[in-house]
Amino acid sequence: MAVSEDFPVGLRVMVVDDDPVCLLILQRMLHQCRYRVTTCSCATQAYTMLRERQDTFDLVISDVYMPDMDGFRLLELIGLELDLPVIMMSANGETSLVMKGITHGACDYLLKPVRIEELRNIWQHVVRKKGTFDFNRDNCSIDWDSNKTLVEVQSEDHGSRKRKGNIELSDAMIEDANSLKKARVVWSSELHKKFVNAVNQLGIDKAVPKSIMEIMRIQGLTRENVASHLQKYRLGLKRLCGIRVERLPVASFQASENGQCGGKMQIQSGGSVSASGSNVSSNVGVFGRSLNQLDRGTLAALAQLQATQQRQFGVNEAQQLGDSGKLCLEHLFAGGTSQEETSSSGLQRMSSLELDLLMQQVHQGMAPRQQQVLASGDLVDLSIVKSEVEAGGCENMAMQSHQRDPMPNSLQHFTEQPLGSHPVEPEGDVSAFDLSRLDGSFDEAILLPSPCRLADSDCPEPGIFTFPDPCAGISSFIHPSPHDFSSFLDEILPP
DNA sequence: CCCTTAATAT
DNA sequence: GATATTAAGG
Repeated sequence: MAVSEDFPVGLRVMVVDDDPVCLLILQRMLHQCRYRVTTCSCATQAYTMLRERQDTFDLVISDVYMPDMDGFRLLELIGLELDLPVIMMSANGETSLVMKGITHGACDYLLKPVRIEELRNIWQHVVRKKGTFDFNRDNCSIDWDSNKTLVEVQSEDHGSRKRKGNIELSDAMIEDANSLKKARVVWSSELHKKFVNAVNQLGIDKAVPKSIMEIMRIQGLTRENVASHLQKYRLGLKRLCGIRVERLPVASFQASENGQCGGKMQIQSGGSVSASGSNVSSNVGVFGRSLNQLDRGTLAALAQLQATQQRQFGVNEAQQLGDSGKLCLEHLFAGGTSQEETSSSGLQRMSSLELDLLMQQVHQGMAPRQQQVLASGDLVDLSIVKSEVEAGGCENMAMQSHQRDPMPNSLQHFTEQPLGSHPVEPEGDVSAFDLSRLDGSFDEAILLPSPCRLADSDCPEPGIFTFPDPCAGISSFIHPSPHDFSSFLDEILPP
């Protein structure tokens, strides 16, 4: 372990890491390499110090993740103002991160746990940068002691332990500590696939971390790992189906002002849906993915909806209007007010796209065109909806949906194909949207986000999207459960 | 105990 | 930004 005699001694290294244990380990290893070490657990202080005492450091080793300042930021600042070689260091070895380090000007990227071998040669970075290195000057250790309030400084081990024994001991400790560093799990699509398989095998209701872990049989994968991933997975599923965590309405039905029965909708390329039929006025349904694809009418309606939603209903004012053909609007307003009976799995079954504005017209027979908003959780008898509709309340119904964040990043790798890669071509009638069918007779229509559709072979009728049941018995436009929906996308989107 | 969720740390 | 860890509640 001894350093060869001609080894450059006295390189002045600043180590920055918020983790005191890492700091200690690094310090010891660097000492063994005969470097002079200054440690600092706080990036901003390190920066201050580096700047105030230019020419007293030769090299900086900085962690990437730090609470007060991103390691990359520090790297950037040093590159800007000082001319020091900087080595980045992180437990995360993802290529993108390493690349980021390099592109930001790091001269090296050490993967934690750092081995002492990797530290022996870091002096070369200094030589490379400066062209030369004067190992003999000795202006560095001055008044480090006075700085102790600022940084934790140890240029030598204190204490009375015998040096030799101590070094051996610390070597052992270092090895120990290093091996204890658990590598973080990288959820590759491969691994994720196994995860999903396990989940499917169990059924989403039964899929809990422990069982999933047991099925996956990946060595070293802990229950916590799975739990964490499951948490993310569920969150993604929810969002995929439009459940919002924030209180933003995501979709609405809207009745036309003067429409009459028989409106049809066509799905057009690019995911827009246009209404046609007799005397359709304004409503164009859009399966859009961004707000600006909504037409004016719905924007206005959404605004009104938002305005009225809070003051009109409290949490427990949901009403039940009938016995059959229930449509539970439990997620009418995603977020706070819905008293969602979340199953133990935490996954809610999606009901319809929000029928809020449609309901405004028909609910309780109140002045049909007056704004009336149902509370989240309301149960609405579809036959009432239908009769109201037929009575002239809101013949032409257009549907609009926007999703600001339809595909969370975390989901991208398994619903990999961008939905847009399957353009929806102009189709015939989308009878799923035909009000005449609001009679409980179909229970398979689902609404796909944006320009996404089934293969023709999967469409018994043009434009009708079907889904192998998870929602039988619900007569309405339905979403499958988020989980089913996800699997569904997996099926219909080519690999 | 184990599970979920949210918050926070790395 | 992704994953881990922690805290709290069921």
